[in-house]
Amino acid sequence: MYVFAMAILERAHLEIIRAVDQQGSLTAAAETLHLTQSALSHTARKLEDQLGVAIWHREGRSLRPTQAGAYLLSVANRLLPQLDQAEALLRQFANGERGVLRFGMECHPCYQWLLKIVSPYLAAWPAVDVDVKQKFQFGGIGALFNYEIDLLVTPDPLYKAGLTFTPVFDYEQVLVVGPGHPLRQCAFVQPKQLSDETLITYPVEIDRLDVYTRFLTPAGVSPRHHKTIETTDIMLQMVASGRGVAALPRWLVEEQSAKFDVAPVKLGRRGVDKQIFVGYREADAGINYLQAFVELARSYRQSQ
Amino acid sequence: MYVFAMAILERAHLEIIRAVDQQGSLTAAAETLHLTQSALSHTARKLEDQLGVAIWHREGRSLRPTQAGAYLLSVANRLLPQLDQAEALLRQFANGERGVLRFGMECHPCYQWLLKIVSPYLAAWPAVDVDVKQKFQFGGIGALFNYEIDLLVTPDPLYKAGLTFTPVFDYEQVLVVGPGHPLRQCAFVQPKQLSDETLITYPVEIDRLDVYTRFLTPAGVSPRHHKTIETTDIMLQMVASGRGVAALPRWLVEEQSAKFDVAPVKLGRRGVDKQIFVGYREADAGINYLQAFVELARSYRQSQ
DNA sequence: TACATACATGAACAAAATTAATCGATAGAT
DNA sequence: ATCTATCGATTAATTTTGTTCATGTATGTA
Repeated sequence: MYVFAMAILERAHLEIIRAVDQQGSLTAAAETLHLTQSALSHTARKLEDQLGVAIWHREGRSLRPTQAGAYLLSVANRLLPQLDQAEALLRQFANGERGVLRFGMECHPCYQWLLKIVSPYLAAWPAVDVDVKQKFQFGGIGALFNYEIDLLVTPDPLYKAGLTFTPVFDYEQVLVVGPGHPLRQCAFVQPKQLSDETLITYPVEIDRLDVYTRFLTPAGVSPRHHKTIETTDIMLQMVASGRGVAALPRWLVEEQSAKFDVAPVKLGRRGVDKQIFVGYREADAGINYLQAFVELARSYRQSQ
Repeated sequence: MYVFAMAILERAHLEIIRAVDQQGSLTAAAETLHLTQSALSHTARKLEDQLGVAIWHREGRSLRPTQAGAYLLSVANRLLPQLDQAEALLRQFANGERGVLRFGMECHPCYQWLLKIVSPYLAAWPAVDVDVKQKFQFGGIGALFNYEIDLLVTPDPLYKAGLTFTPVFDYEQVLVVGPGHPLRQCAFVQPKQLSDETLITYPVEIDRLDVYTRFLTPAGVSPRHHKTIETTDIMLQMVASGRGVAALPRWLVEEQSAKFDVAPVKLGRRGVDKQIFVGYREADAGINYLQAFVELARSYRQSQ
C-alpha cells in the first residue's frame, strides 16, 4: 500500500520507533508487536534507507536514537495516540454508540413535541448529538434523501420507497380563543362562525394549515383577517388579548392555559384529529441510536 | 506491514479519504495518487469492512461522506500535514541541513571563545540549533562517546581511536594584575614573585589550572592565598580593585581592559602558550553542519 | 573460553496490494 | 427516449511487499 512514491513514513514505522524506545531493544519491541526480531530489523533498515537518515546508532548490541530518531520518537508519541483515539471513536460509530441525529421539522407543533422528547433521549444516549434543521430547499423528504437530515418529523408522511414513517404523536387540532370570546362556551365551532374573525397562524402556505384544508376550505369559508406570527408564545398572547383566534394542538393549549387566559374549542362536531410522524431512511434502520429514538417516541405516545 | 492486529487505520487510508474529498471522485483521486481506480476501490472497501463503518454513501455514481467519513476526513486533514512536515524535516536531516550541535565545554576560556564564534555560525546555518553542556559524569571524552554531546571544546585533546581533534584557537595565558600593582611594569613575572600574592582562579581542580601545572608547580612555589570565583567579570573586578591576581588568556584581558583597569604580564620569560581544540566523533565527519563549524572555527584562527 | 544476548542478513515463503478487463448504473446530451 | 461518457464495483491474475526461518556476527558476561 504505497499510495504515493513520496510517502515513506507509515503508521507502522512510528509504532516500531515507539516500541523500541519503550522496550529498550528491537527484540523486546518485536515481542510486544507480535512480530519477529528479523521483521523489525528489515523494516527498520528499509525505513532508514528510504529516509536517508540513521534512526539509531548501532553500538555493539544496543540501539541509541540519533537526532533524527529522537525527533521521530516525538512525532510517534504525538500522532499515535491520535490515531488510536480515531479508531476507538470509529468503533463507537460502528457499534452505533456514537453519532449525530439530524432532525428535520416540517411543522410548528412538531417542534414543540420534539422539545419534550429530546431531553430524556440525550440522557439515555450521551454519545449522540442532536441537531435540528427547519429550512429545506427541496422539502423535508428531499433533505432525507440527500442525507441532510436523518429523521424527519412531519404531519405529512409520504410512503415512498426507501423511507419509513411511524406515527409518534396523536393530537386534536382545536381553535384557541381568548377570555370573554363568544365561542368560548360552545361545544364546538362551525366554519361560518369564523367568517368575522381574525385568524392567526404560523407563516406557512395555506395548504399546509389544517384549519384551512380540513375545516374552512371544504366549507368555502374565509376568515375576515389572516395574520401570521412566528412564535407560539406571541401567538397565544395575541389570542389572550382578544386580537384574534388561532388553531393549535389541544395539548399545547392546555399546557399553556395556566400561563395565558385561552381556551380550546373543538373544530367542527367531529374535531380535527392529527398525527405526527417520524420518517427515516430504511437504510438507517440498523442504526441503534436512531431506532432508540423512534422507540422512545413511540413509548411516549402509548403513555398518553 | 500490519504490525498489530489492532491497528487498522493507516496513513494511506487517510490519504485516500482526503484525496476523494478534494477531487470529488474515486477516479480523480486515483489519478492524483498515481494509482488505478480499482486499487482505491479495493482499499476503500477493505477499510470499511475492517472498521465496520461505511465511510461513503454510494448514491449512483457519486460518493458522499457518511458521519464516520466526515470524521475521518477531519482526522486526515489534521494528521497528514503533520506527517508531511515530519518527512520534510527528516529530509533536511538527511541532507545535513538540519540538526542540533551539542557542545561540551571543558574550560572557561573555551566558553568565552565559543561565545564569539557561535553567533556567525547560527547566522550561516539557520536550521541548526546549538546546545551547550558543561558538566559530564565521565568527562568530556566520555560525553562524546556516549553521544551526549557532538563537539567537545577543550584544551586537552586526547588522540584516541574514533575521535578527531583539531586546534582552533591559540592564545597566551598571562597573569592579570590591577592598577598600581608592583608587577605591572615587568616584562614578565617569575614564579617566586607570586609567593606573597592572592591568586584568583575558576573553581576547578588545581591540575587543570595552567598557572599551576606549567608555572608554579614546576618551580615548587605556592601563592599565599588561593580564591576561586565562577565568573570572569567578577574575577576581573576583584583584580582591578587590588584583591589579587589571576591567570587568563591574553586576548580576553586585552578585550576587557577598556572595561576594567587591569594589565597582562607574561608568565615566565617564555610565556605560557595554550591551544583550544574541538573534538568530534570520526563517524560524524560527514555531517556537513558539523564540518562547517570546524571550518569556521579554523578560519577564525587564521585571521588572528 | 564458553555462553547468552542482541542485531543483521539472505533465501524461501506467504500475504498483501495493484492492475487489467469487464460489468452495471447513472447523469447529461441529442 | 435513447445514446454516450463517466463512475464505481467486481473478479482473477500479477506483482510487490512483508514475514519467517536459519544462520551469521558482534558484544558483554560467568
